[in-house]
Amino acid sequence: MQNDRTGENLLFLTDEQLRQGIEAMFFAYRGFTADPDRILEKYKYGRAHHRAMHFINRVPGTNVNNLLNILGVTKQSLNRVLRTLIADNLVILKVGSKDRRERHLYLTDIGKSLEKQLSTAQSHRMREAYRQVGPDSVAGFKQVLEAMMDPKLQITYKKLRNS
Amino acid sequence: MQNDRTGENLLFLTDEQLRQGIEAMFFAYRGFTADPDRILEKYKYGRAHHRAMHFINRVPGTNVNNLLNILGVTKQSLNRVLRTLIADNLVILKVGSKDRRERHLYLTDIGKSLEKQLSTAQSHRMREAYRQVGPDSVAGFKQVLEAMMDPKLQITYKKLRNS
DNA sequence: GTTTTAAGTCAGTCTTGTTGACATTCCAAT
DNA sequence: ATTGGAATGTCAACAAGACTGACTTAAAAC
Repeated sequence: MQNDRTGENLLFLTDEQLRQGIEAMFFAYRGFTADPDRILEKYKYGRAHHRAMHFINRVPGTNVNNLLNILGVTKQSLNRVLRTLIADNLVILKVGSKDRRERHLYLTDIGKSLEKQLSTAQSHRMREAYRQVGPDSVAGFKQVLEAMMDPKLQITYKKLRNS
Repeated sequence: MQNDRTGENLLFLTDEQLRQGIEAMFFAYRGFTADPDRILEKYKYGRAHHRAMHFINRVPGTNVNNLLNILGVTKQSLNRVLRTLIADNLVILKVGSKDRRERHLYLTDIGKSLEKQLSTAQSHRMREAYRQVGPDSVAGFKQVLEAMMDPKLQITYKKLRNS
Protein backbone atom coordinates (compact mmCIF):
# COMPACT_ATOMS: atom_id res chain seq x y z
CA MET A 1 0.00 0.00 0.00
CA GLN A 2 3.04 2.26 -0.34
CA ASN A 3 3.98 4.50 -3.21
CA ASP A 4 4.22 1.67 -5.74
CA ARG A 5 4.69 3.70 -8.87
CA THR A 6 5.59 0.58 -10.84
CA GLY A 7 2.35 -1.30 -10.34
CA GLU A 8 0.67 2.14 -10.43
CA ASN A 9 -1.67 1.72 -7.53
CA LEU A 10 -3.88 4.66 -8.25
CA LEU A 11 -6.64 3.94 -5.78
CA PHE A 12 -5.87 7.25 -4.11
CA LEU A 13 -7.04 9.05 -7.24
CA THR A 14 -10.58 7.68 -7.35
CA ASP A 15 -13.55 10.03 -7.51
CA GLU A 16 -14.40 8.93 -4.00
CA GLN A 17 -10.97 9.93 -2.71
CA LEU A 18 -11.19 13.27 -4.43
CA ARG A 19 -14.65 13.92 -3.05
CA GLN A 20 -13.41 13.12 0.44
CA GLY A 21 -10.62 15.61 0.03
CA ILE A 22 -13.04 18.29 -1.11
CA GLU A 23 -15.36 17.73 1.83
CA ALA A 24 -12.45 17.54 4.26
CA MET A 25 -11.25 20.93 3.04
CA PHE A 26 -14.71 22.41 3.48
CA PHE A 27 -15.26 21.10 6.98
CA ALA A 28 -11.71 21.69 8.15
CA TYR A 29 -11.72 25.29 7.04
CA ARG A 30 -14.67 25.89 9.31
CA GLY A 31 -12.65 24.54 12.23
CA PHE A 32 -9.63 26.51 11.10
CA THR A 33 -11.45 29.83 11.44
CA ALA A 34 -13.79 29.02 14.32
CA ASP A 35 -11.54 29.96 17.25
CA PRO A 36 -10.23 33.29 15.92
CA ASP A 37 -13.76 34.18 14.83
CA ARG A 38 -14.99 33.86 18.38
CA ILE A 39 -12.30 36.21 19.65
CA LEU A 40 -12.80 38.70 16.82
CA GLU A 41 -16.48 38.93 17.57
CA LYS A 42 -15.72 40.30 21.02
CA TYR A 43 -13.69 43.12 19.48
CA LYS A 44 -16.20 43.73 16.66
CA TYR A 45 -13.69 42.76 14.02
CA GLY A 46 -13.97 40.21 11.23
CA ARG A 47 -11.83 37.70 9.43
CA ALA A 48 -10.60 40.39 7.08
CA HIS A 49 -9.04 42.23 10.02
CA HIS A 50 -7.42 39.04 11.22
CA ARG A 51 -5.87 38.32 7.84
CA ALA A 52 -4.51 41.83 7.51
CA MET A 53 -3.02 41.73 11.00
CA HIS A 54 -1.54 38.30 10.43
CA PHE A 55 0.43 39.36 7.39
CA ILE A 56 1.40 42.78 8.73
CA ASN A 57 2.85 40.89 11.66
CA ARG A 58 4.58 38.41 9.35
CA VAL A 59 6.04 41.10 7.08
CA PRO A 60 6.47 44.18 9.25
CA GLY A 61 6.90 47.30 7.15
CA THR A 62 5.20 45.83 4.10
CA ASN A 63 3.69 48.37 1.77
CA VAL A 64 0.05 48.36 0.80
CA ASN A 65 0.56 46.92 -2.68
CA ASN A 66 2.44 43.92 -1.36
CA LEU A 67 -0.25 43.24 1.19
CA LEU A 68 -2.90 43.48 -1.53
CA ASN A 69 -1.09 40.82 -3.53
CA ILE A 70 -0.86 38.50 -0.55
CA LEU A 71 -4.48 38.92 0.46
CA GLY A 72 -5.94 38.89 -3.03
CA VAL A 73 -8.55 41.59 -2.46
CA THR A 74 -9.12 45.04 -3.91
CA LYS A 75 -7.53 48.11 -2.38
CA GLN A 76 -10.98 49.46 -1.53
CA SER A 77 -11.76 46.36 0.45
CA LEU A 78 -8.41 46.37 2.25
CA ASN A 79 -8.63 50.09 2.84
CA ARG A 80 -11.85 49.78 4.77
CA VAL A 81 -10.21 47.26 7.07
CA LEU A 82 -6.97 49.20 7.46
CA ARG A 83 -8.82 52.41 8.28
CA THR A 84 -10.51 50.83 11.27
CA LEU A 85 -7.31 49.17 12.43
CA ILE A 86 -5.45 52.48 12.21
CA ALA A 87 -8.28 54.39 13.88
CA ASP A 88 -8.22 51.86 16.73
CA ASN A 89 -4.45 52.18 17.01
CA LEU A 90 -3.70 48.56 16.15
CA VAL A 91 -1.76 49.45 13.01
CA ILE A 92 0.39 52.43 12.10
CA LEU A 93 1.48 53.76 8.74
CA LYS A 94 4.96 55.09 8.10
CA VAL A 95 5.77 57.05 4.97
CA GLY A 96 8.54 55.36 2.99
CA SER A 97 11.96 56.99 3.33
CA LYS A 98 13.25 55.89 -0.06
CA ASP A 99 9.98 56.18 -1.95
CA ARG A 100 7.69 58.58 -0.16
CA ARG A 101 4.61 57.43 -2.06
CA GLU A 102 4.71 54.16 -0.21
CA ARG A 103 3.12 53.60 3.18
CA HIS A 104 4.73 50.96 5.34
CA LEU A 105 2.52 49.05 7.73
CA TYR A 106 3.33 48.02 11.28
CA LEU A 107 1.41 46.59 14.20
CA THR A 108 1.39 48.70 17.34
CA ASP A 109 1.91 47.02 20.70
CA ILE A 110 -1.86 46.76 21.05
CA GLY A 111 -2.08 45.31 17.56
CA LYS A 112 0.65 42.81 18.36
CA SER A 113 -1.16 41.70 21.46
CA LEU A 114 -4.44 41.05 19.63
CA GLU A 115 -2.60 39.32 16.80
CA LYS A 116 -0.92 37.12 19.38
CA GLN A 117 -4.26 36.20 20.93
CA LEU A 118 -5.67 35.25 17.54
CA SER A 119 -2.67 33.29 16.36
CA THR A 120 -2.44 31.49 19.68
CA ALA A 121 -6.02 30.33 19.38
CA GLN A 122 -5.58 29.24 15.79
CA SER A 123 -2.24 27.57 16.45
CA HIS A 124 -3.65 25.70 19.38
CA ARG A 125 -6.04 23.77 17.19
CA MET A 126 -3.39 23.24 14.55
CA ARG A 127 -0.91 21.99 17.15
CA GLU A 128 -3.43 19.55 18.55
CA ALA A 129 -4.14 18.22 15.06
CA TYR A 130 -0.42 17.91 14.28
CA ARG A 131 0.21 16.14 17.55
CA GLN A 132 -2.58 13.64 16.91
CA VAL A 133 -1.33 12.61 13.50
CA GLY A 134 2.44 12.88 13.73
CA PRO A 135 5.15 14.47 11.58
CA ASP A 136 4.78 12.36 8.46
CA SER A 137 1.13 13.22 8.07
CA VAL A 138 1.92 16.87 8.69
CA ALA A 139 4.46 16.82 5.89
CA GLY A 140 1.87 15.29 3.56
CA PHE A 141 -0.72 17.82 4.61
CA LYS A 142 1.51 20.71 3.66
CA GLN A 143 2.57 19.16 0.39
CA VAL A 144 -0.99 18.68 -0.81
CA LEU A 145 -1.98 22.20 0.21
CA GLU A 146 1.02 23.67 -1.55
CA ALA A 147 0.19 21.72 -4.70
CA MET A 148 -3.37 23.06 -4.61
CA MET A 149 -2.33 26.71 -4.63
CA ASP A 150 -2.37 28.89 -7.71
CA PRO A 151 1.22 29.15 -8.97
CA LYS A 152 1.48 32.82 -8.09
CA LEU A 153 0.34 32.18 -4.52
CA GLN A 154 2.66 29.22 -4.27
CA ILE A 155 5.55 31.59 -4.90
CA THR A 156 4.21 34.03 -2.33
CA TYR A 157 3.86 31.18 0.16
CA LYS A 158 7.42 29.99 -0.39
CA LYS A 159 8.81 33.50 -0.04
CA LEU A 160 7.05 33.91 3.28
CA ARG A 161 8.33 30.53 4.37
CA ASN A 162 11.95 31.52 3.85
CA SER A 163 11.80 34.90 5.50
CA MET B 1 13.61 12.09 10.78
CA GLN B 2 10.77 9.58 11.04
CA ASN B 3 8.10 9.27 13.67
CA ASP B 4 10.54 8.74 16.56
CA ARG B 5 8.14 8.95 19.46
CA THR B 6 10.82 7.70 21.85
CA GLY B 7 13.34 10.47 21.27
CA GLU B 8 10.32 12.78 20.84
CA ASN B 9 11.48 14.74 17.86
CA LEU B 10 8.98 17.54 18.11
CA LEU B 11 10.43 19.85 15.51
CA PHE B 12 7.18 19.55 13.58
CA LEU B 13 5.39 21.33 16.39
CA THR B 14 7.39 24.56 16.33
CA ASP B 15 5.65 27.91 15.99
CA GLU B 16 7.19 28.17 12.56
CA GLN B 17 5.68 24.87 11.46
CA LEU B 18 2.29 25.88 12.80
CA ARG B 19 2.45 29.23 11.08
CA GLN B 20 3.29 27.52 7.80
CA GLY B 21 0.27 25.29 8.19
CA ILE B 22 -1.97 28.28 8.83
CA GLU B 23 -0.73 30.13 5.79
CA ALA B 24 -0.90 27.01 3.65
CA MET B 25 -4.56 26.58 4.60
CA PHE B 26 -5.27 30.19 3.74
CA PHE B 27 -3.61 30.13 0.34
CA ALA B 28 -4.77 26.65 -0.57
CA TYR B 29 -8.39 27.44 0.16
CA ARG B 30 -8.21 30.20 -2.42
CA GLY B 31 -7.05 27.69 -4.99
CA PHE B 32 -9.64 25.20 -3.83
CA THR B 33 -12.51 27.55 -4.66
CA ALA B 34 -11.04 29.40 -7.63
CA ASP B 35 -12.13 27.08 -10.44
CA PRO B 36 -15.75 26.55 -9.35
CA ASP B 37 -16.03 30.29 -8.66
CA ARG B 38 -15.18 31.07 -12.27
CA ILE B 39 -17.89 28.72 -13.53
CA LEU B 40 -20.46 29.97 -11.02
CA GLU B 41 -19.90 33.54 -12.14
CA LYS B 42 -21.11 32.69 -15.62
CA TYR B 43 -24.38 31.38 -14.21
CA LYS B 44 -24.75 34.24 -11.70
CA TYR B 45 -24.49 31.89 -8.75
CA GLY B 46 -22.20 31.99 -5.75
CA ARG B 47 -20.31 29.62 -3.51
CA ALA B 48 -23.37 29.13 -1.36
CA HIS B 49 -25.23 27.66 -4.33
CA HIS B 50 -22.32 25.36 -5.06
CA ARG B 51 -22.20 24.06 -1.50
CA ALA B 52 -25.92 23.40 -1.42
CA MET B 53 -25.81 21.57 -4.73
CA HIS B 54 -22.79 19.55 -3.69
CA PHE B 55 -24.46 18.13 -0.62
CA ILE B 56 -27.88 17.67 -2.21
CA ASN B 57 -26.07 15.61 -4.82
CA ARG B 58 -24.18 13.71 -2.14
CA VAL B 59 -27.25 12.99 -0.03
CA PRO B 60 -30.19 12.90 -2.44
CA GLY B 61 -33.49 13.29 -0.63
CA THR B 62 -31.96 15.00 2.39
CA ASN B 63 -34.35 17.18 4.33
CA VAL B 64 -33.69 20.84 4.98
CA ASN B 65 -32.67 20.43 8.60
CA ASN B 66 -30.00 17.90 7.78
CA LEU B 67 -28.62 20.15 5.07
CA LEU B 68 -28.57 23.05 7.53
CA ASN B 69 -26.46 21.01 9.92
CA ILE B 70 -24.01 20.08 7.22
CA LEU B 71 -23.67 23.59 5.85
CA GLY B 72 -23.65 25.39 9.19
CA VAL B 73 -25.76 28.38 8.14
CA THR B 74 -29.16 29.68 9.17
CA LYS B 75 -32.32 28.47 7.49
CA GLN B 76 -32.97 31.98 6.19
CA SER B 77 -29.61 32.03 4.48
CA LEU B 78 -30.04 28.57 2.99
CA ASN B 79 -33.63 29.31 2.03
CA ARG B 80 -32.62 32.23 -0.14
CA VAL B 81 -30.20 30.01 -2.02
CA LEU B 82 -32.65 27.13 -2.34
CA ARG B 83 -35.38 29.43 -3.64
CA THR B 84 -33.25 30.52 -6.57
CA LEU B 85 -32.13 26.97 -7.30
CA ILE B 86 -35.75 25.78 -7.27
CA ALA B 87 -36.93 28.74 -9.36
CA ASP B 88 -34.23 27.92 -11.91
CA ASN B 89 -35.23 24.26 -11.91
CA LEU B 90 -31.90 22.96 -10.61
CA VAL B 91 -33.41 21.55 -7.43
CA ILE B 92 -36.80 20.07 -6.66
CA LEU B 93 -38.60 19.63 -3.35
CA LYS B 94 -40.63 16.56 -2.56
CA VAL B 95 -42.97 16.59 0.41
CA GLY B 96 -42.08 13.77 2.78
CA SER B 97 -44.40 10.76 2.54
CA LYS B 98 -43.89 9.65 6.13
CA ASP B 99 -43.62 13.11 7.70
CA ARG B 100 -45.29 15.60 5.43
CA ARG B 101 -43.68 18.60 7.12
CA GLU B 102 -40.35 17.59 5.75
CA ARG B 103 -39.17 18.62 2.33
CA HIS B 104 -36.77 16.28 0.59
CA LEU B 105 -34.29 17.84 -1.78
CA TYR B 106 -33.14 16.46 -5.13
CA LEU B 107 -31.15 17.80 -8.05
CA THR B 108 -32.94 17.88 -11.38
CA ASP B 109 -31.10 16.74 -14.49
CA ILE B 110 -30.10 20.34 -15.13
CA GLY B 111 -28.92 20.62 -11.53
CA LYS B 112 -26.95 17.43 -11.84
CA SER B 113 -25.25 18.68 -14.94
CA LEU B 114 -24.14 21.95 -13.33
CA GLU B 115 -23.03 20.12 -10.21
CA LYS B 116 -21.00 17.81 -12.40
CA GLN B 117 -19.34 20.75 -14.09
CA LEU B 118 -18.41 22.29 -10.77
CA SER B 119 -17.16 19.13 -9.13
CA THR B 120 -15.18 18.21 -12.22
CA ALA B 121 -13.39 21.54 -12.11
CA GLN B 122 -12.71 21.26 -8.40
CA SER B 123 -11.65 17.63 -8.60
CA HIS B 124 -9.32 18.37 -11.44
CA ARG B 125 -7.15 20.57 -9.28
CA MET B 126 -7.36 18.14 -6.37
CA ARG B 127 -6.40 15.22 -8.61
CA GLU B 128 -3.42 17.10 -9.97
CA ALA B 129 -2.27 17.90 -6.43
CA TYR B 130 -2.75 14.30 -5.29
CA ARG B 131 -0.87 13.03 -8.32
CA GLN B 132 2.06 15.36 -7.66
CA VAL B 133 2.55 14.30 -4.08
CA GLY B 134 1.57 10.63 -3.99
CA PRO B 135 -0.70 8.50 -1.81
CA ASP B 136 1.17 8.78 1.48
CA SER B 137 1.01 12.55 1.47
CA VAL B 138 -2.65 12.40 0.54
CA ALA B 139 -3.34 10.19 3.55
CA GLY B 140 -1.54 12.67 5.80
CA PHE B 141 -3.42 15.58 4.25
CA LYS B 142 -6.76 14.01 5.10
CA GLN B 143 -5.73 13.03 8.59
CA VAL B 144 -4.67 16.54 9.52
CA LEU B 145 -7.83 18.05 8.07
CA GLU B 146 -9.98 15.58 9.93
CA ALA B 147 -8.20 16.35 13.17
CA MET B 148 -8.82 20.08 12.64
CA MET B 149 -12.59 19.73 12.36
CA ASP B 150 -14.96 20.48 15.19
CA PRO B 151 -16.04 17.15 16.74
CA LYS B 152 -19.60 17.49 15.47
CA LEU B 153 -18.45 18.12 11.93
CA GLN B 154 -15.97 15.28 12.18
CA ILE B 155 -18.89 12.96 12.78
CA THR B 156 -20.81 14.46 9.87
CA TYR B 157 -17.74 14.02 7.68
CA LYS B 158 -17.32 10.38 8.65
CA LYS B 159 -20.98 9.64 8.06
CA LEU B 160 -20.76 11.09 4.57
CA ARG B 161 -17.62 9.08 3.96
CA ASN B 162 -19.34 5.79 4.67
CA SER B 163 -22.48 6.40 2.68
C1' DG C 1 7.33 68.54 -18.12
C1' DT C 2 4.71 64.61 -18.86
C1' DT C 3 3.60 60.09 -17.57
C1' DT C 4 3.29 56.48 -14.43
C1' DT C 5 2.87 54.57 -9.91
C1' DA C 6 1.20 54.20 -4.97
C1' DA C 7 -2.20 55.21 -2.20
C1' DG C 8 -6.55 56.78 -0.73
C1' DT C 9 -11.50 57.98 -1.28
C1' DC C 10 -16.40 58.21 -2.74
C1' DA C 11 -20.36 55.98 -4.39
C1' DG C 12 -22.91 52.13 -5.55
C1' DT C 13 -23.72 47.08 -5.97
C1' DC C 14 -23.74 42.08 -4.76
C1' DT C 15 -23.45 37.85 -2.03
C1' DT C 16 -23.95 35.76 1.96
C1' DG C 17 -24.28 35.71 6.36
C1' DT C 18 -27.01 37.40 10.69
C1' DT C 19 -31.64 38.39 14.07
C1' DG C 20 -36.23 38.61 15.04
C1' DA C 21 -41.00 37.86 14.27
C1' DC C 22 -44.50 35.20 12.54
C1' DA C 23 -47.47 31.56 9.86
C1' DT C 24 -48.31 26.96 8.49
C1' DT C 25 -48.36 22.24 8.84
C1' DC C 26 -48.63 18.22 11.27
C1' DC C 27 -46.73 14.55 14.47
C1' DA C 28 -47.22 12.85 18.98
C1' DA C 29 -48.54 12.83 23.64
C1' DT C 30 -51.92 13.73 26.83
C1' DA D 1 -59.91 15.67 20.29
C1' DT D 2 -56.89 18.98 21.76
C1' DT D 3 -52.64 20.90 22.37
C1' DG D 4 -47.65 21.46 22.52
C1' DG D 5 -43.77 21.47 20.01
C1' DA D 6 -41.06 20.50 15.84
C1' DA D 7 -40.07 21.29 10.88
C1' DT D 8 -40.47 24.44 7.48
C1' DG D 9 -41.03 28.68 5.13
C1' DT D 10 -41.26 33.69 4.70
C1' DC D 11 -40.82 38.73 5.54
C1' DA D 12 -38.00 42.53 6.92
C1' DA D 13 -33.93 44.66 8.31
C1' DC D 14 -29.18 44.71 8.77
C1' DA D 15 -23.93 43.98 8.44
C1' DA D 16 -19.53 42.28 6.73
C1' DG D 17 -16.86 42.04 3.11
C1' DA D 18 -16.19 41.47 -1.39
C1' DC D 19 -16.69 43.97 -6.09
C1' DT D 20 -16.49 47.96 -10.04
C1' DG D 21 -15.75 52.51 -11.61
C1' DA D 22 -14.28 57.14 -11.27
C1' DC D 23 -11.44 60.39 -9.29
C1' DT D 24 -7.63 62.86 -6.41
C1' DT D 25 -3.13 63.56 -4.54
C1' DA D 26 1.61 63.01 -4.23
C1' DA D 27 5.83 61.56 -5.72
C1' DA D 28 8.86 59.10 -8.62
C1' DA D 29 10.52 58.05 -13.27
C1' DC D 30 11.34 59.10 -17.73
